[in-house]
Amino acid sequence: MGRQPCCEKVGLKRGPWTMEEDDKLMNFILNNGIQCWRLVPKLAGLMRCGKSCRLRWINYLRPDLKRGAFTEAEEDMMIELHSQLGNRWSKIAAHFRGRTDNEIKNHWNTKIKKKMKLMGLDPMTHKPIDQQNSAGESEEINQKLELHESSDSPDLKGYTQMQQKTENMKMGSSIMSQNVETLENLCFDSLQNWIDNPFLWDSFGNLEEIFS
DNA sequence: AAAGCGTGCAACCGCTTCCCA
DNA sequence: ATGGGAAGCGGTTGCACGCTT
Repeated sequence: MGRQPCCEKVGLKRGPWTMEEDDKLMNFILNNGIQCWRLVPKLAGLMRCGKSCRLRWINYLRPDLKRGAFTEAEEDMMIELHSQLGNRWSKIAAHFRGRTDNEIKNHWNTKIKKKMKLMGLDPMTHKPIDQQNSAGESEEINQKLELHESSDSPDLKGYTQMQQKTENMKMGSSIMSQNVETLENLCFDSLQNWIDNPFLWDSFGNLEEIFS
């Protein structure tokens, strides 16, 4: 009954991956593809569990990863999708080719959440925080605005831009949804090769050279 | 210069879902 | 039909790094 255990838990390495490990995993997947994560570490000569290998590949090694800062358009899309899907990060990530669920989750928790709170919006419900609760926060925002009044702070610019977008969201703007759709199409088009055939590695240059 | 603090991100943990024997 | 392992997923943690005091 059942299957073999996923891995021998004893003697497994944990913590940050080394370049050598990355190289081994990358080369193995480049040469063999992914059939069964349980077998990957064993066959690739890694002292990691399959789960860890899967995570490393998905979040860091995949050649189709976009990396780099999120654009404003991506953030807009993220907010819109979160309002529809909630914390279903993998579902949200599916709309961003080249972005991982982990990346989106981290960005949401570290950046977007704060921005939304600053604007008096509940990041979970996307609705305005009620007057009572937000009174203190509004005061805090005003203080911050005063502080930045004479400066050319990018934070403030970002804030005012986001504030404008929030007004759009509050009004349930259908234009926003259309923008999201357009952006999705753009993202999809730019990585169409990967969507059609994720294992067409040739289009990513000499990866072995990079990792050697 | 260094201690303290905040931030961002990679990786882990544990739960759920799916699928196989 | 059922038990259990694999894969997927979201929440959480820990650490490195940069900034401030």
